[in-house]
Amino acid sequence: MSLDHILLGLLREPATGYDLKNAFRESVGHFWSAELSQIYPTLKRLEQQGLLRSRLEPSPKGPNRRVYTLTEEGRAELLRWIGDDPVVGTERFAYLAQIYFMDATGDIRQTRRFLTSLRDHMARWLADLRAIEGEIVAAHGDVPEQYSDAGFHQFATLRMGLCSIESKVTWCDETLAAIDRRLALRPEPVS
Amino acid sequence: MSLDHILLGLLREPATGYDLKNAFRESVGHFWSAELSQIYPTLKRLEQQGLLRSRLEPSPKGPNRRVYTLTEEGRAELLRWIGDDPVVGTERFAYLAQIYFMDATGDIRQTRRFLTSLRDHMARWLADLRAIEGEIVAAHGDVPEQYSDAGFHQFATLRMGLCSIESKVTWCDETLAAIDRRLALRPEPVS
DNA sequence: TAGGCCATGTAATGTGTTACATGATTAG
DNA sequence: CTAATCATGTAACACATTACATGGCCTA
Repeated sequence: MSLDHILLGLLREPATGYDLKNAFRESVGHFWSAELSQIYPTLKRLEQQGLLRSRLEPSPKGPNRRVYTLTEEGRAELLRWIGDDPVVGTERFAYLAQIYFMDATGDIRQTRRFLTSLRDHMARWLADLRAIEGEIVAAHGDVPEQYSDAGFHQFATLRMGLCSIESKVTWCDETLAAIDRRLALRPEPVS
Repeated sequence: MSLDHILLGLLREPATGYDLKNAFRESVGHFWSAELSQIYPTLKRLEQQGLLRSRLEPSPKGPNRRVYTLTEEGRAELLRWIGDDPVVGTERFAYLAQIYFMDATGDIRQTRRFLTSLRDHMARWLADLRAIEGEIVAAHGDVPEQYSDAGFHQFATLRMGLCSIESKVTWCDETLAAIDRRLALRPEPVS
């Protein structure tokens, strides 16, 4: 039910489904995402449950906008959820499964190429997060404990993303180094 | 389609759905899991697709066992998958969303309690992984580049888990420290 | 004799992605 | 004129969890 609560949380100010989809990018995008085709029905259901209210507004461009607002019940439900214990779901990393079974190829150079590509991917992601971090620090200084409540919490989650991705880049580097030592130890014929 | 390939990968030796469920724990458990109710139909489908073959065997205890074996086609499909680019799915962390919106309470002590609980959870998980690492090192030494192919790849994925969880514990500690500095800066009334 | 493990599965429900369908406005 | 953005939604499918249903064997 996490998407429900994320939508409630993002609705500090009235917004449409379309707006919310965009809001993901600039807020919770690095640890959650959703498609419009999931957002629209979810908003409709949350309204039926009384957690949201909506009104139609004309739009300067495109069709009418359905603007959603948080109700008191919605706000109460959001507060209930953030008062829950941490919701730790199952983490699933398909790329680790690929590596786990990669011994089946008998070709460690393939693992090397794979890890290089993975490292690339993670490093690009890390750079994106660092850029966001830089913007925040430029705007509000580098002492997060002095930020506003919202700013502090937002920055904390960003830092978690940074730490986690950073550790993955480091792991890629370590593992690549181990592969090179392994290749030096028992060279394989070049394919 | 990752579960499909994980099942193919785990079937180095013939096994039943029940066996495979247990095999998860001792192998890929820290980055993937599945319920029996998902495993059984998936195995059936993989057999229909010709990637697996099965035979019924009597069991000393309980009902007959349906033992699955990898076919040549199955092995080929597994190799194809591990030759693909890294499958990097969307990471979803509900607990980060909870933190992100936790400013709504206006009570940073709640964030503190939450993070303490999260740190606990992660530290326990980390200890589990370290225990497994210890067993492997005890059995095969602490120079992974000298392990067998399978051992090397297995150890590498375990290390990724360790790095990633470790970084999360560290982040919890850093954030808790920041909260304490914040509380010293602008004390809140004790609830 | 009670509870856990062995062993199979189905049904219902929840959650998320991809594809389809429509159409106006605006910037290059 | 063409592509992007604004804006809504439905339908089909894929993936995952929870609950239900059954029953024998073994250990405390």
